[in-house]
Amino acid sequence: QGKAGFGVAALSLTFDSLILLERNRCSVDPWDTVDIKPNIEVLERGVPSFYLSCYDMLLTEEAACLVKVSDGSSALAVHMNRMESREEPEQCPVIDSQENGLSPGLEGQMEDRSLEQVQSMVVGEVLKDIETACKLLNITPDPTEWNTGNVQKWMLWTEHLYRLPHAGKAFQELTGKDLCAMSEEEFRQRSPLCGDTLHAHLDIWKSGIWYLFEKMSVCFCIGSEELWSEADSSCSGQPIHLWQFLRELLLKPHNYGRSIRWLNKEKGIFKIEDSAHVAKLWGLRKNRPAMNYDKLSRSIRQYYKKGIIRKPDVSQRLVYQFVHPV
DNA sequence: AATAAGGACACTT
DNA sequence: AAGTGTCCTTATT
Repeated sequence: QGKAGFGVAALSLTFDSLILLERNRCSVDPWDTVDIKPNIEVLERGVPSFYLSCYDMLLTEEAACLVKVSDGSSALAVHMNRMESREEPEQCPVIDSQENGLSPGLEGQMEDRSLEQVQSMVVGEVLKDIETACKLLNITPDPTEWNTGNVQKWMLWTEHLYRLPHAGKAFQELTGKDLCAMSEEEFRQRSPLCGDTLHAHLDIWKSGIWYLFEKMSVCFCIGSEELWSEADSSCSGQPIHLWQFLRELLLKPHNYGRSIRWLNKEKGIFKIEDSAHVAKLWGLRKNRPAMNYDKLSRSIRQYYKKGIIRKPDVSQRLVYQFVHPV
């Protein structure tokens, strides 16, 4: 019940936002004619082949655990729920999805499957636009990593695409992180004319990216160099280091908070809550199917003498500390 | 039983 | 040679 609730809230909100945006786009609203029934053809046309190959990957046995994890509540759903709580009162989506994962009824499963497919379709469209924009603007898809220049590029592109009055100046000094932290109200304060529209666009962008991060966390970096020229640290060609990978997971608590989380972000202290899962993810990333926590932790220990990671002053099991927190 | 620390050596880049 | 990945012994929780 709660699970389906999330999905419905997420979808209706997505459609609402998209319809709002499509109106401003002065074109025929394609969502009027969307068939809610699962439509593989549309799905395949809508989702770039790269993502589809990732879906395939996710269906392998190696990644079964990931599919299970993302089953209950997608990043999109969680995000949407955060934006505007609907029938469900404020609650922790992490706990919610865990509970839901335990005993899904048959109807619930069916409902989820089609919801999942429709959601994929919607997200596929969003991701297509994001990919185009990233290629065109030469920016990374993750808005939280945009510098002020990237933000301006995105602003200009969005204004141009949707024929909005020029408002980029009001957001001149902001980084992507700043922008992502801003509420709709704050957007409106800076741009009374189109702040709400810009906010909606950014929200959809973020939702798409978070969904992607969750779904493709394993293979996100595999083909991304070709897709997005200005890649972030984790996708810049160099083989990823364990400490970078751990940082990556820690940066996305909505996806991995159950497996690894900050105990004290300022001091760089983190705890591995699910050692087996983190090891699995690391193994998937490095293509080491036999990876386990014993080996992963051995690698972490190598960092002791290099001054990258250490044990915190009060040593606790599964708790480590970055020597140079960001 | 897990986790922690580190030695030793293999492997990949 | 760097950065693990693998395996192992020993100690601790």
